[in-house]
Amino acid sequence: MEKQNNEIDSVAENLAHIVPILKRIFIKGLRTKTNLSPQTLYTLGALSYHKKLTMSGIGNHLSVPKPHVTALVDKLIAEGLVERLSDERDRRIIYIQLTEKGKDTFKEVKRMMTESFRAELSIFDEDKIHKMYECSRYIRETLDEMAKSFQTGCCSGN
Amino acid sequence: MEKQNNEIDSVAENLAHIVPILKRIFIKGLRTKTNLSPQTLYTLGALSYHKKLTMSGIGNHLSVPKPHVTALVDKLIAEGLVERLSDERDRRIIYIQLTEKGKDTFKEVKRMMTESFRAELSIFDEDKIHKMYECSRYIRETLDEMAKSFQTGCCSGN
DNA sequence: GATAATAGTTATAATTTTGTAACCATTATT
DNA sequence: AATAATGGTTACAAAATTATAACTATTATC
Repeated sequence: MEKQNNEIDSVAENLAHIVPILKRIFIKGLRTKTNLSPQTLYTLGALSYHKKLTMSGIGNHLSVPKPHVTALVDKLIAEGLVERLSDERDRRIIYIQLTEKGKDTFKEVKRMMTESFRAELSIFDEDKIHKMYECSRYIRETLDEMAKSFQTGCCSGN
Repeated sequence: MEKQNNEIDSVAENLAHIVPILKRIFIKGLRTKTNLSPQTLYTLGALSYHKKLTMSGIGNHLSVPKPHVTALVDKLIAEGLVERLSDERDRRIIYIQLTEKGKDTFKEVKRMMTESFRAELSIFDEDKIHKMYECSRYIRETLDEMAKSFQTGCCSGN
């Protein structure tokens, strides 16, 4: 039990450690190449993964205050990248989903993101890359599983 | 070779996908509990790991424009968390390192960061936690290795 | 020794993100 | 039907981050 807690702490420390590195790799490289802010890019990513999200859902996924979600989505709609869908059953709810243009744009964003990363990672041998693939997938799946469970409780009015 | 490229792309996608989740887990929870901004916390983290960094070094690690590094460090010095050291050999260079108070503070920050994460992750069984530990460590080490190699080239004047 | 390059700072502005309060429309509760 | 709760928006302010240009001090180069 003690050992288990130590391992959890190490996981937390390792993951916290890589956040600024990942931000540098993926976000910074994009800033000059697109007129979308990091959060709008995350929004596209969340929509690409979940297909359809409510406004609150987006806020929860990205930990963004609800009023700001409106602004983000407004921006994306102005660019023609997402669209609103109303729920027949509950007319308060608004679903957001990617348009075709949005899907294409996100695909392109992903390509640009991957491009530089590929050069960096390809200095490693095949085994290492494969292990990185497995590890990153495992962490992604586990975090997604975790994320489903917890309500942020963040930012009042969210 | 094709397979390898596909795997690299997946790694990039997986890692990009977890960034907002990690930000939510580690950063958002801290905001109310400390008067330090995310970037100053990252700075403490980088200093805790590297022991000693130049101003430019900090900027490179966090992809922060050099002028802003000055502001971040000024803030940390005002809080008594870091100190400047001049290099005898080259008097242009200023090293930054944690003070004792800085070490203690960062330890406490890490504790707070871990606390909530522990509750989330502990719903999983021992094997899964152990695997998360191994995967996170592997990714951390690989990214650190990668990070050493690449110069950001980001932000003019950095 | 003059010139260029490097490390860091000052000053300033724009953009992005975060935080709050008040509000409308719709649905749920009583 | 009145009241409360939910989902979303509007309006506004504050904080954090990013971006530039111009500058000082020091070291490297020619």
